[in-house]
Amino acid sequence: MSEHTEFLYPAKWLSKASSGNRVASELRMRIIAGLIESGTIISENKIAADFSVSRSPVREALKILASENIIRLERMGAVVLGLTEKEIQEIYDVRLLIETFVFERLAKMDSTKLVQELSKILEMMSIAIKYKDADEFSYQDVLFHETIIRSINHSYIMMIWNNAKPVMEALILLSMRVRLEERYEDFQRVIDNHQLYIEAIKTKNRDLMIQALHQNFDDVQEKVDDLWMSQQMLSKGVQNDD
Amino acid sequence: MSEHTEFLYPAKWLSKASSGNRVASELRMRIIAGLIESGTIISENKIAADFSVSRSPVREALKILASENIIRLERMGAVVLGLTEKEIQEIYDVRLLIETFVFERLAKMDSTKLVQELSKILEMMSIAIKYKDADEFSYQDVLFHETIIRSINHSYIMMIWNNAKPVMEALILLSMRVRLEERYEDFQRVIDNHQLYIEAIKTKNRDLMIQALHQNFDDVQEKVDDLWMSQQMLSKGVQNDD
DNA sequence: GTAAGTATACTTGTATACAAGTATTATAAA
DNA sequence: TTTATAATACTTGTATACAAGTATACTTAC
Repeated sequence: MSEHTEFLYPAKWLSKASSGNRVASELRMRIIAGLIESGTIISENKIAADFSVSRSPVREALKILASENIIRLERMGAVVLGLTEKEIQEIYDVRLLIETFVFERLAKMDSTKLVQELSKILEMMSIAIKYKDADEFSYQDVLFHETIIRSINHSYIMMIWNNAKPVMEALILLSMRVRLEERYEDFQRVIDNHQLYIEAIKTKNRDLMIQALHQNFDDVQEKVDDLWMSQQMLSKGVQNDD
Repeated sequence: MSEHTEFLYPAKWLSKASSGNRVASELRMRIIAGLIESGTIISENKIAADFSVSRSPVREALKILASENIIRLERMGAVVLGLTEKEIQEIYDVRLLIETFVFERLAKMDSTKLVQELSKILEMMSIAIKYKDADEFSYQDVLFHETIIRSINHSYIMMIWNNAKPVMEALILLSMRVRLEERYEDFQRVIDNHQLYIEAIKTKNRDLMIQALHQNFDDVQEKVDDLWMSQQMLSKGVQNDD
């Protein structure tokens, strides 16, 4: 319909990405942000025209989104599923499942190097806040959790993460952008929570780990609430702030 | 090199599959069976020639296998990774993770319908044994677990299953074929174990669930041992039994 | 107005074509 | 013999072409 001159997904993150991944990333953002409504039927040709690419990368993109349960491929066209509140809850079920498993493994390992790496990322996050860079903050936030998960060197846990990551990234990105505008003070709490993560890993304190996890999930719950705001804002169109 | 006239993956299971899925299924079997050794570099063109299809479905297949961590896509060609014992253990970590989660959910649900469905599948498995049909038995075995997982209606748990399923299916298939020849008596124990699953679900007995899980995993451990036998047999070529 | 049947436009799946880049191999120079 | 350079063959990523099938809309008969 209307021309999409603006892209929701940060162009910086796509420097080396293939055309298919670009389309997938942007399409994912538009679907999760509600710009493309649930139930919409999209076809390879339509998307290809939208993004001025051929069907080949679009096919690739749709396969990716289908594996993330964001769309459902059908005989004729693909149905946009989007994310209901149920699915968002489910994503965090999976995160809880994974991170609990990872923590158990971590407790049996030397985590010195990991702690240092996480500290670095946390400082990056602080700087991102300082310069009000929501995208950079989101990037580091996702990287923080990915770094923890990657550290146990478990290919199948990593596989699960890789499948869930893009959707989580999109959720966090949208949420952080809204927060930066409206609830700037939240960021310090996010930082504190991540510091708790590091402490838990450093001391191998299982109770602290669980505390950090739950605190993060409570926080995440708010992110979700924010998300719906951002969805409303983005999909209904924001003339000005009422 | 030599012509591949025989296919490892059951043709029946591919009735409605696309060319890409056919290639992925067969390639997966050959890699896991060790017919294609770890470290081998495969290219889209080579595979396309092997299977007498164009690069389009092959690309699709390689993407699938890469998402399953069976191959690693690189700039020039893809590296066959195969499955080490570590990865096989990791797959069952994930199964344990998922099935434990599912059981927790199941305990809060009415499982009457599920139990009936599982009983049907179990009878199918018995019949498959009776007629010494390893492929059918494997199919029902995988279906049994999928049915349990599907019953809680959790799209992200299902996503994890969908990603791990093909590799597990291949493992089970190869293992059962060997067992049918060499350790026929094992099948009754598998049946008994699955009966335990059903009982645990029916009675919502958490201890029984855990017992069934572990019994199944112990059993699975043997499957894995068998697999290495089958790998040896298949890849080195079987002249006769020494 | 309604039903049946046909034509048309659109869909995916697969094959092929082309472009840009990379590794290898052969050639030539020292 | 070794090193540098150039030619060649092969790789992926993307665009396009073609085929088979499906839904829609139109036409025609009643």
